[in-house]
Amino acid sequence: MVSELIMTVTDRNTEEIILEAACTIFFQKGFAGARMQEIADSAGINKALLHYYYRSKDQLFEAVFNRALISFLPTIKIALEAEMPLTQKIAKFVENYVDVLIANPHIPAFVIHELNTDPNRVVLKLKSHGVDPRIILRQVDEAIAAGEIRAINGEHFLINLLSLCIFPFVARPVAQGILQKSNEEYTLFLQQRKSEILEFVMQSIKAS
Amino acid sequence: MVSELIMTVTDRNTEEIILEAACTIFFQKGFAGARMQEIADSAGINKALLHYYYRSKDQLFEAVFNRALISFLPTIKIALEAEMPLTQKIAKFVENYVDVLIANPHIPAFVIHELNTDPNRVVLKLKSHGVDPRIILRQVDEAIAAGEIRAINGEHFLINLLSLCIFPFVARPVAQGILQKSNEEYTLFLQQRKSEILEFVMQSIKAS
DNA sequence: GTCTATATTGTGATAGAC
DNA sequence: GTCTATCACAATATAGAC
Repeated sequence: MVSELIMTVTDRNTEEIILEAACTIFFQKGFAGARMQEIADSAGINKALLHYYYRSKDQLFEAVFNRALISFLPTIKIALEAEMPLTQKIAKFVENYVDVLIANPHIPAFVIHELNTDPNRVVLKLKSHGVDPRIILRQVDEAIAAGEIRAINGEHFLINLLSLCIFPFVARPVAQGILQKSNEEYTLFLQQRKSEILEFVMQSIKAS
Repeated sequence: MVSELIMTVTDRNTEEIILEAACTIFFQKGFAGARMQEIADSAGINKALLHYYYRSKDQLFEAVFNRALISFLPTIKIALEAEMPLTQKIAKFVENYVDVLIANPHIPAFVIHELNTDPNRVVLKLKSHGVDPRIILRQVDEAIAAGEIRAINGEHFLINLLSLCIFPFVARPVAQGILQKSNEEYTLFLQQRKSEILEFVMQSIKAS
């Protein structure tokens, strides 16, 4: 029984090591560009073990994709559903979300690319995780009615907010090239965006 | 000589048909996900002909990537370098750029993904096409100095502008899912963005 | 559980007839 | 220029020893 326990622990570790290596490779190269050999090398183990634990490339990818979503959805969910005034909620969302993006800079481009190439691969797991955008849309309308902010279109505003937060990460090579920044300079630039986005957004919605 | 002329014309047509089919497939699936067989099928010809005209998958991809850049850079260049006041230039840029995006909705995600996976593949052809972002950055600073707009960070402003224009195309599946829109509804939504972005941006920079 | 060796299929590329 | 047939290799997946 002791040996069973030890083996189980060992299993978990290897399984986790593989998954992390798979994340690194899949996030960077996507499903089609990733190679099982490369993942095995990155995990410091053998190709056959990948199949032992995850059966096929498809199933390994599925696990990676799930982890990618799980890294982000809770943050979004918490920020969107919190009980606070709209402007405060926006501030909290931008701050938390950009922090998560800095911690996981490759995930957005990965998810977006996989959804673009094969929209059927993951049949919108957003809903299954219970993120409901209507909450924030309703709150925007309420804030307009209460005169807290000027009249805007809630849907466009929501997409604007997401665009400002996510795009600089998704299009990092392009943006970095345009601004002619080094890696360090661009990382700093991303840090600054939390306050810059907030100022930009607040200015654009404040009641006149 | 007549036959030579005719053959030349025929060549050009086949070459062009292949390139267009290759664009369709590469834009959607990326370099790693695209299959030469699929491109041949899409072009209604044979796999061998692809190699006859473009030698290798790499070279065919190169041609596709070039076409993708050429579709966009002139519009950006013209808009950025035009001789007009900043606010007017911004308006023109948003309008023209979103129109080009609507006409070529898959290109941004394609370019971004390829630059993300292999930053070396195309060694920043932006510069080779002569797009210089410093023009607009300088103009922003001048407008601030002249009191036309409130004090903002030019670099963040430029990235904000690009984010608002491009992101809804790059992340279409995600955004469409969040807003729960049909294809027709989302296409309409993209059309509306021209005025929405402008209003949003102008409000955020206008002198107080 | 982990490895080596191998089977099997997929895919880019070429040869050669027409 | 265009096709069919085929090569050569890459990549996923499995078999079987330890």
